[in-house]
Amino acid sequence: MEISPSMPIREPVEGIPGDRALGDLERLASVARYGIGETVYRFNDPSEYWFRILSGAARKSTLTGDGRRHIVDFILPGDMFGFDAAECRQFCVEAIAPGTLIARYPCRSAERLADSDPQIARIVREAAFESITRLQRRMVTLGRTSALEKVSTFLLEMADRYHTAATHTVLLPMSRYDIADYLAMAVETVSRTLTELRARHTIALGAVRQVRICNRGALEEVADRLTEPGSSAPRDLTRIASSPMPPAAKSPRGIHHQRCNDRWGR
Amino acid sequence: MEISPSMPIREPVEGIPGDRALGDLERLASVARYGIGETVYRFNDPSEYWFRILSGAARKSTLTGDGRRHIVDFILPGDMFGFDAAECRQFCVEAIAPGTLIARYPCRSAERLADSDPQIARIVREAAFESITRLQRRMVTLGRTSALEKVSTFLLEMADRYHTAATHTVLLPMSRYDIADYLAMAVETVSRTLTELRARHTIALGAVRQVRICNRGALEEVADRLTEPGSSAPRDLTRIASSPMPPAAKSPRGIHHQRCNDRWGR
DNA sequence: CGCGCCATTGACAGGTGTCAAGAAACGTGG
DNA sequence: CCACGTTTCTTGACACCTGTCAATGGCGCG
Repeated sequence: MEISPSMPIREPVEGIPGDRALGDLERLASVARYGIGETVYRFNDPSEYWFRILSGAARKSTLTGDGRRHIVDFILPGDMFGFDAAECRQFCVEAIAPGTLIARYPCRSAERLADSDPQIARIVREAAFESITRLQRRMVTLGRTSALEKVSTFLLEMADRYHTAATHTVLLPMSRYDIADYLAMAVETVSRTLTELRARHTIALGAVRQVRICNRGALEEVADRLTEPGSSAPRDLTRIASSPMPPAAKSPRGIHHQRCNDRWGR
Repeated sequence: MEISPSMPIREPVEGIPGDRALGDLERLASVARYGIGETVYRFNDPSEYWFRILSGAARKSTLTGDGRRHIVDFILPGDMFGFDAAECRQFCVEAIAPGTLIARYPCRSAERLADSDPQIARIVREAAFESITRLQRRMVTLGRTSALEKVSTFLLEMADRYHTAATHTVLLPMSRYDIADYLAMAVETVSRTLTELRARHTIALGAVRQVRICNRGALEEVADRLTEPGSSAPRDLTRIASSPMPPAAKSPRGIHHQRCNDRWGR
């Protein structure tokens, strides 16, 4: 029994909302609604389902031995999740927004369907690739050393994932604690950093979780780009990489050490 | 031409070494040998190939705007990589061991093959799932705050990935700088931490990159587990999670704040 | 209303990045 | 084989950032 015991609704599936057409895969789905904090699956549960979130939000997290929590991923509408190579769940997933809608696909049936329908197989494959892309980009975020970088990158990520170009305002579904555990820093530092960004007039805070991006340029400046791939100037990395460590303006010396292509063409 | 211009060898593919049977996929492959530092693909290259590393090692990295480097993944024998959802490469991959052998599969042909052969599709899908699993586990590593935790987790990861249970000695293919950029910390700290671990007799250093794990228990203690899923005691997370923040011995208060299932069953 | 949870702010110490210097390892060429 | 330059690795000193502890206010909810 891996689904929350209190899971109330089980809608007959016809016309699942969402931006991606899953074709026959939808007929395997059952949809459930989750309240805040309700568990979608637990650590060590058997990996028997794939999931897709239709509305709301969820967090995928783990607890370390000393009782600290780390959030591996925020799951937003349209995302597929639960692609685990292992037999058992390595993480647990809980809803963080009220009335979060999640579709569930039995692995085995879905696999069988994928075996018979290349179209399905392709959809699943691409969903998995998207997960990889998201995780890798997130990796870079976590790799940032300063709190300002992390939080700025996080805000940009949320803005992008919510396609909030129009109004420039994001309504964060997660608490400061969640953000802290997501960025691997203390809550207090998250709070302080947001205050700092507000003081700089880079962002404005309406309700506590309502962030308006006043100066996206400044935010990207701090976040150091790489958050969004398709931006204007892809930045010529080869130049930076191949030159023997250029001054690079006010480079904080930082984490980069070896030039990218040493011993090139040896 | 995204492959290194100096790529010397192109073996006729028959009987690619490696631990996984790729079936007909192998007929699409071309294998090349790379020297240290040679580029497999670059940032912004079109994503036209999938890859599989047969021997040696490689790093997948990115450069931030201020010239720092972050290594997203170390790629070891058996790993498939290059699964990008985007049209262009978000990262660059370079060999870090001499004579690294890498097989290359054209995406389009491979996709076509996967469409016609469910077996192939399944193999690719599972390889992608494995990437996800590895990335997620790595996420947790990066989420660690202390240098000791990070380095310990890293050493355990390398030991596991090299299946080095027998001799307890790992020969790291990467430099300290690579490790630093992988763990998002300064080289000096990596060095200091290794020295510290040696002082504790947790590890021993033969050659500089030759690490012998003297006290795996201590290493796991510091790394806080979660690095390897299938260890003896999976640690009952539910207990920790559902109780209202137990004292948890000498809990450093840390990153964990909210109990896992608040408002459970609402 | 009062109890949790969430969010913010302050004070402080410890850890880690930074700068600097030197030792060790490696490859190359004499 | 040795000399030499380059790269890698280590160690030290110091300042700053961020985690920790503590206290307060706001907010939702029973």
